[in-house]
Amino acid sequence: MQIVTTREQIINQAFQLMLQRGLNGFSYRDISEPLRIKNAAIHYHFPNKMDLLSALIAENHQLLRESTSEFMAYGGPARPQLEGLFDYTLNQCECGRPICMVGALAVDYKDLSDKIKQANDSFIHDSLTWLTKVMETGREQDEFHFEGPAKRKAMGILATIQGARQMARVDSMDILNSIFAQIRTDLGITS
Amino acid sequence: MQIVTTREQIINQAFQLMLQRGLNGFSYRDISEPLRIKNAAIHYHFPNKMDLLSALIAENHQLLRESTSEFMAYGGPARPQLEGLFDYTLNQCECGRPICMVGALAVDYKDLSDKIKQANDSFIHDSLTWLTKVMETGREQDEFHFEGPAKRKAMGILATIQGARQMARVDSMDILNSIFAQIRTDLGITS
DNA sequence: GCGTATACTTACCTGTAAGTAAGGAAGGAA
DNA sequence: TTCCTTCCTTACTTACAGGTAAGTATACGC
Repeated sequence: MQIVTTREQIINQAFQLMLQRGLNGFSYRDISEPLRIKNAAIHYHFPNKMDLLSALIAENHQLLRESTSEFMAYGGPARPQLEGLFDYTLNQCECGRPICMVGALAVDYKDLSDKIKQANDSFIHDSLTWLTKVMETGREQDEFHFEGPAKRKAMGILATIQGARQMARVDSMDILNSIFAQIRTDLGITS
Repeated sequence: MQIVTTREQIINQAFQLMLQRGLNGFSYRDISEPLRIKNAAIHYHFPNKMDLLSALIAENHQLLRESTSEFMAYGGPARPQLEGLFDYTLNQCECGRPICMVGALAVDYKDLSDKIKQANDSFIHDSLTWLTKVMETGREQDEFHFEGPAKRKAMGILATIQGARQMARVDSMDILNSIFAQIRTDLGITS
């Protein structure tokens, strides 16, 4: 049996809440009550909410790095990488995490500390770098067909997924599959 | 000199705040203070925050209808319609309204009243109907080139713009122009 | 002049948010 | 045993949110 520290439990709970309701959509109480601890216990581990947020962003970034580092290092076919991104997105939404971290932060972006902003920026940058490489590789290997710079195309796709997630929240999950299908079509993927 | 009622001023101020900070990002005080009125005055016109929100959504919807009704009725070239949407988006962002209404509501969607949800849904529906017609017309008239159903393509573009707006907020406005350029490229627009 | 509706203000209530100071239990090192 | 550190609780504070009840000034129909 693996012990789970209070700190880890706090992060897990907060992560879930963050991606369900956004930064201002949950309070310390929403974390402490289900964990049967007191609010002050959270303040012990994370003096203020920004410290907690920092940990959540780091957690999120870590998740990305783990699932993309191999491709970044060794390359390989691009198509499964893109499909992996689609699957990941669908999976997150199905697991009750309809909002992505970037989307959750975007609304309250202006009152975030510089440190947080920087962490968020570097997450976006890493995502973009990765997807740009996927697009480049895919075009070189004749898996994808598109015009224009790979980086710009990658940006477009990231934006599309971002927006699709938002629309899925207010509409239905089906919209995600439709939009992914259109991205494939636009890339000349027929199979 | 045109008189501006308190009610209108409240809506204007709230509309601005809503699209700057999202639903939970502003309080009655943020409205009442600059207008030199009391919070209770807002409650007089809008008994609770949901009533205010209703008015804001209606305002937003009205704006869309005004700028799209002509095309819906009489058709015409599709390209300027799409460019109009791009311009509108850029303009909103430049006017300090980086968040679109749908994006602002998406985060807190779960605790909105049914009436609000319905109003929001019908806004999305109207937008989608309009852009679908633009895409259909554009393809028929050989202005746009794309594969797949027009409605699906329209959904993709709306999602892309939605996401682009979010990313612009955390990154820079330049990203909007890049993403619009990519949408044009994907549609086979060269000029 | 006399009600009455409109458009507010004053004064207040309740709930809840983030955050803090002080203290206590449990364990390891000296 | 004593002391120190770690991890937490108890018991608060401060601030501000949305919301309400009662009173007031102004204008308008009668």
